[in-house]
Amino acid sequence: MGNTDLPPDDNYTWRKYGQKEILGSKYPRAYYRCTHQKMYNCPAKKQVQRLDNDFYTFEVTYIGQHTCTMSSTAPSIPQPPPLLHDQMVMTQAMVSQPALPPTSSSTTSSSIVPSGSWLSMEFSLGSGSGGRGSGGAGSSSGGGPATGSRYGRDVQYSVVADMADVMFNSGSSSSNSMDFIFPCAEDKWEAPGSGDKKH
DNA sequence: CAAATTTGACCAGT
DNA sequence: ACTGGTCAAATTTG
Repeated sequence: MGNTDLPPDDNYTWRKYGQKEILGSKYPRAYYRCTHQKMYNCPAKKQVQRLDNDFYTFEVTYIGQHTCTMSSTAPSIPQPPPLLHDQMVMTQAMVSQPALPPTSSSTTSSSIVPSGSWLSMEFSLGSGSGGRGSGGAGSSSGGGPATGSRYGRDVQYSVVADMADVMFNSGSSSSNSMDFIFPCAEDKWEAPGSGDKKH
């Protein structure tokens, strides 16, 4: 079938630990967790759900951070357990092109690129404001939002810095790991001066 | 053989 | 009561 493979797994491997159908979505949602890191208490979790509107658009929701990024090896990391309400949730929408027909099999290969483009990503904090609707994928392309009943939330740009602060606030770590996770996100987060929004 | 994946059931929260 | 989420067991693949 299509390709259920995302470009680089972010840098970490994920082990699927469940799948459930979501009301309102035509496709089930897959729950992923760290493969080897769960053993270390890595709270990093990932959710993958394909939008019912765009079969090629994958909504990846990242919850928690990777604690295995550091030295790991030992779960003796100073990471308090209290983390059940104010977690960060970033959702990335990836769209792959439907191109990938049966045409031959290998050999063809012509695309080194991972047939996939990250359209937009939205991050939301537990106590912030939902973020959906950036001039990116939120508005579907060509099609109409149709069922867009969910997601319809406020469109407010929280403080990115805040997020980073919260993210690494309770720990030590530096504060650049985010770059590692979202290398090409800096630009997309804040619009270059222009209010998108609806007229 | 080990690891990863699958499906179902159970649990918790709303 | 329903939905959503997680865990557990069984199975499959490498």
